[in-house]
Order: sequence, then structure tokens, then C-alpha cells
Amino acid sequence: MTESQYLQFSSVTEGTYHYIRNLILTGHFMPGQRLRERELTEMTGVSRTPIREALRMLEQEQLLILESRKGFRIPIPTAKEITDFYELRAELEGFAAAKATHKSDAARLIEITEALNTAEESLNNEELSQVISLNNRFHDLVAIASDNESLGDMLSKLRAKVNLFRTLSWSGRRERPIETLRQHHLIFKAIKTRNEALARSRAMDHVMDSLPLVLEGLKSIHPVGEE
Amino acid sequence: MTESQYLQFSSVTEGTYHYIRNLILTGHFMPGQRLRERELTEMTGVSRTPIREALRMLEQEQLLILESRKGFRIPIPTAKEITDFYELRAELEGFAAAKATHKSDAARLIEITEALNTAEESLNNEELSQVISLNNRFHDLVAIASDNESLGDMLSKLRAKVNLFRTLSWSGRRERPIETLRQHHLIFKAIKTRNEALARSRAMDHVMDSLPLVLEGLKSIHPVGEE
DNA sequence: TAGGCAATTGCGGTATACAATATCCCGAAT
DNA sequence: ATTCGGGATATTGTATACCGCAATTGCCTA
Repeated sequence: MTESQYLQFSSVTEGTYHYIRNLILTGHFMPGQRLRERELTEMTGVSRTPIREALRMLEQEQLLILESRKGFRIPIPTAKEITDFYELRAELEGFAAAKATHKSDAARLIEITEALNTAEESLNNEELSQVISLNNRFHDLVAIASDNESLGDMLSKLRAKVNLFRTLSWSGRRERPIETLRQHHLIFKAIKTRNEALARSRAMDHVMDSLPLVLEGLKSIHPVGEE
Repeated sequence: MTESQYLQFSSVTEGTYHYIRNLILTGHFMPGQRLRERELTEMTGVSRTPIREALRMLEQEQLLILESRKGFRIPIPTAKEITDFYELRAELEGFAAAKATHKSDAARLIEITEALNTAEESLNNEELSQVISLNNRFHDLVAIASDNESLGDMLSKLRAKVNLFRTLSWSGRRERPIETLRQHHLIFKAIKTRNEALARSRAMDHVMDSLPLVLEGLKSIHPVGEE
């Protein structure tokens, strides 16, 4: 990582936090793997102080766990944890969709429409990474449309962890973008027609739909030992 | 704070985190107030490094905000933020009650019954602080009964922030413990009779009930300047 | 040869020293 | 008298050095 990539952040700690966080979320580390402070200082070129502050932040976010006198490591999720997590996220995504049903104005609806249309185009052009990022953007926009910032923050963190599970278990495997996009359209239609109950249940089902695949992928995980 | 109080934690950083967190949650600091690292080192007797790590953790928990090169301070909540917060918490407490309807076994139900009975006794003996702590325990037990650890964690953090708002706005003012306890009984009855919809709606209403009082109290806040 | 004990080494935990930036106060000029 | 500017000071941000626990390895003994 070059110096220039840090400049967008107001401090070395912030930059280090995002740098390590990104490594975790992209599956660069394996479940159970230790993150040695020494290695991180060598990778980043910064001293241990900002590294440790960043690690503490990530621990609070539950993207890392700290075992006393043993340091930080990537958590190893169990099937139950993942299931609970998805149920929780489903509830909150459902809540966001329900609130968006009442709170979203015309401008916001247009914005979501455009995101969906662009995703459709990208799908036709087979630009898969584009599609995936626009699919994430759909959820973001719904959360924003729900007009509850705490909810938005919470969902973005939950999605980050969910993404971690996916990355860990699927490795390089792709989402089923066509089906996902179709479901997004259905959720949006319910929001647009101000059908709260339908928006909520479709959003919830949408989340729970991907759970079986993730649980299936979980079996293929081989946690690194490093006890 | 004496040395002995740190011993229950595995590191100075952990102890400092809980110490400062407790000060925040008990309303020891005013909204907008700066937490100078120097003062904290003098209060705790520990060096700046664990102080800063603890502050970073609290920032991640949104119990503090960090302005670049200006340090940490207690956030000043707006009425909208508080409202959004309560709505979010209501949704999650409702979810927890709904899940507890299915997941709670006999032992757990007995535990909750005992907590409610003890609270009742304390109320008759006019031990108010006891009642309040047992009221909090009720919510904890329901969250545990919901059998979703992520949900429990999230709710305990939300309740902490809500408590902060209450402390900030009411100062010393007491909860209406009688009415609270009555509502707890009603929620529990719905859980015990496995009436999911009723448990959910009663839990949600219970949370939203206290919002007007908090918003009223918010007007009396005088944020400290310290710009 | 196997098991246990001790010494060494590596790592995390803490404190301190140094650098950079913001804030505050006082004086001067308009 | 008020405002603007510059310097002093306080505070945050970062790096480094030190301390202590714990795990591992090797040696000694049974």
C-alpha cells in the first residue's frame, strides 16, 4: 500500500483501520488466522500505536477477536452464528424497506430506479463486478430512504460481516446476480406502491434466500490452526 | 478508581474502557464536553496509550465522537436522532420478544418470573435502584431467551445509548417504575402464552412509551460549549 | 526414550518521548 | 475600543523503547 492511499484519511490510525478492514472483508485472511502486530507494521510501514488502535476498533466491530495475551485473530463463525446473523439482518432490512415505503420521496425513488436500470445494463454487458456493487448500492439506497441514520449504520455493518462470511465460504464464487436483481425489483415495486407489509416481507425473504448457500459454503472452510 | 477495580479485567485497556464507559453512561460528562486525554490519565493513573485505545473503542460504539486534531467529546443528540434510535430499538425489542415466544424453555420462563417477582418485592420495599436494575434485567433475559447472541449484543448496546439519553436529559429523575413493571408483566404474559404478535407489539409499545418523556427532557439540556 | 523442568525468545501490554497542529492570549494597529 | 495577527502553550497524533507474561525448545533425569 502506497503513501498516497492514506491521504484521504485524517490520520494514520483511520487509514490503517480502513486498510486492515478492507483486507478482512475481501477475505485476504483466513478464519482463525492471527494478525500479528509486527507483520502489520511491516505491511503498512506505520508504527504499532496506530495499528493497535485500528485493531481495537475492528475488535469492537466484531471483525476481529482478541484473546488475552494471544493477540487478535479472524473469528471462526459457527453455523448458528451465521443463521442468527441472517435472521437479524433480515429483520432490519425488512424494517428499512417498511420505513422506506412511507419516507421515500420522488427523488429517492428515481435514484433507486436508476440504480436498478444501470444494474440491468451491466448484467446484459456481463460486467459482473459492476452488478454486484450496484446490488449492494440498492440496499444502501433503501436504508437511506428509510430515513433512520442509526438503522443505516447498523445495516452497513451487518452487511459487511455478512459479506465476510460469504467471502470466507464461497471463496471466489459469484452471487446469482439475475435472481438477486429480480428480487430487488420486486422489493422496489412494493416500496413504490406503498405496500408496507409486502415490502417488508419481500426484503426479509430476500435476505434469508441466500442463507442456505452460505451455510453450504461454510462446510468447505478450513480454519487455519495457529493455536 | 482503585487498583483493585481493574483486576477483574484482563488488561488495563479493558479496565479503562469499562471505567470511562461507565462514567459516560452514568451521565458524569455533559453533552459536547471534551474528554481530554491528560485529565483521563490523571483520573485513572494509567498512561495515554490504553486511554486512547479505550476512547477509540468508545468511538466505534458511538458513545464518543472524534474530531480530527481536536480530540474526543460526548455527542450532542438531536431530537430526530433520539426518535430514530427509539424506533430502531423498539423494532429489535419487538423482534426479541417475538423470538422468545418460540425459543424460551420452562427454565428460562421461571427465571423471568422470578426477576419480575423480585422486582415487585423491591417496589413494595421502595428500593428504587433495585427495581430499576431488575427492570433492565428483564430486557436482558428476554434478549437471552430469544436465543440470538448478535441480537442480544446489539440490544445491550442500544439500551446503553438510550440510558445515556435518559441520564443526560432527566438528570436525577426516576423512571416510572410501577408502570414499567406492569408493562413487563404484560409482555411476559404474551411470551408465556406463546402469542408472538402480541408479545412483539407490547414490547414495541413499551419502548416507544418512554420516548415522549425523553424528548421532553432533551429541551432542558444545556450542552457545554468548549469549541 | 520419554517426560518434565528451566531458560530463552518472541509477542503483546504499557509508558514515555517527540512531532505536528490547533487554540488561546496578548499586544499593536486601525 | 475592537479586531487582526503572531507567538506561546496546550493537546492530539505518532514512534520508540521497555517490561512482563507465556509458549516453545532443549537439556537433564528417570
